[in-house]
Amino acid sequence: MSGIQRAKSEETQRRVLEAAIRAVEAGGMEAVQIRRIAAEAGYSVGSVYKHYEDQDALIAAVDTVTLERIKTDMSNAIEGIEDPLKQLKTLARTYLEFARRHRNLWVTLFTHHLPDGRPVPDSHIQGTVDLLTYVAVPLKKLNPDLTEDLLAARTRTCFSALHGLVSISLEERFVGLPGDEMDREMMFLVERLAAK
Amino acid sequence: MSGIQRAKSEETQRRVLEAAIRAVEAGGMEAVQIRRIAAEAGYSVGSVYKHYEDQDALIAAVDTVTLERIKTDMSNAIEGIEDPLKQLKTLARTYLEFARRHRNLWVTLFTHHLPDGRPVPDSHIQGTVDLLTYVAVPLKKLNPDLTEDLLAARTRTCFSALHGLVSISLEERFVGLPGDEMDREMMFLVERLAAK
DNA sequence: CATAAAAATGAACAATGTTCACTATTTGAC
DNA sequence: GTCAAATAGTGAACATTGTTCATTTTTATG
Repeated sequence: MSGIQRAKSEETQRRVLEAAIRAVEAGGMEAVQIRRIAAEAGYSVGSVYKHYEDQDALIAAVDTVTLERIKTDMSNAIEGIEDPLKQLKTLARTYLEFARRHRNLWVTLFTHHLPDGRPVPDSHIQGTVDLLTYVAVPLKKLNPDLTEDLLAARTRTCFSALHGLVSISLEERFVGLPGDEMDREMMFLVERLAAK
Repeated sequence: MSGIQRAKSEETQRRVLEAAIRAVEAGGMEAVQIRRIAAEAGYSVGSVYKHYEDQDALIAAVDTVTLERIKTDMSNAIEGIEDPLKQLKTLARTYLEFARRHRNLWVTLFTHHLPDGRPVPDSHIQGTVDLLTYVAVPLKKLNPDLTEDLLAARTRTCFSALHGLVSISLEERFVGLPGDEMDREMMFLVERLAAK
């Protein structure tokens, strides 16, 4: 079937999204300005709207990619590690590392909110479920007798706590901790929460 | 000295800030639109700029009030409680309660970021220090032999973990937990982190 | 009362998201 | 191969919003 049109459409969508990602990386979500993005991608303003309903939808697409990248990093990080506690610690370090290296992407992921009444994209729901699963697996090994519901809750708690540590460590309002103390506290958290 | 001028100036500043707070409560920080605020407060656009450098400064002023309110709630909550563990649990519940009751204020506090290069207001630094102190005091009682530095780090960790639980519980992307499970997990977190 | 200082106003400007009538290109049927 | 329909792409025009500033109104002071 239709070859050229489909290819063109996909390339446009891809290049617009890539431009948006670069914009967020460079200047946060405020830098995702339609004219800028269009010019950067090599198209006109209207073409952006052909592929993304509006600015929020475009940023949401960036967030989807961000979630994928976090998942990739986590997956790679625990590859070859057997000990479940080491897995959890590695996941924690990887999560912090990502937030530090890609601060603007990470902040945008958690501070961009769709207008009221707009549904959260499926890709985001799925992305967070996958994230939690990375934590659930080693946690299950450490606590084999947790019920399914309790494991789900505990998984969320562990991830949330880690997320909070990372969040606050990036907040300028809170006086920063030295890097090595940060690692020590993260490991403290994981050990306390993962223990039987 | 100048009576009427000073009084007028202060009242204007107060009414503008109150209008901004109401706007955030009703519609989040996107609702802080200068024309709206000015009209709501009963002044012209220019008068808003007489008292607040720009939109970001006005929102930052709202955040200062939010921090004060959180501190007030926390202070009231632990009044009369002796047991340090109970104090920590009460603080946790109070923090979650505030975030739920004043969701838009709370979200704005943690998602509004000043443009690069703008210094964080002193009131915010002080506010977060005070918040942490509420946690530090009972934590010190439970772990009397922690060094000052370690206590500071652990305090941050406890607060951050709690903050993460609250954050994620408000994120639509993450499937929600029933209210009672939420409380159980929060208590679990506090017990694990506060224990010797 | 007269002059200076401060408070308040709102028109004007700039930046930005969004729409839509229009052009160019591609597709598919004959 | 031609042509009509469908799709991709364009950019001017509009609406909204943050911000500035010359001007007016009110207050303080000698």
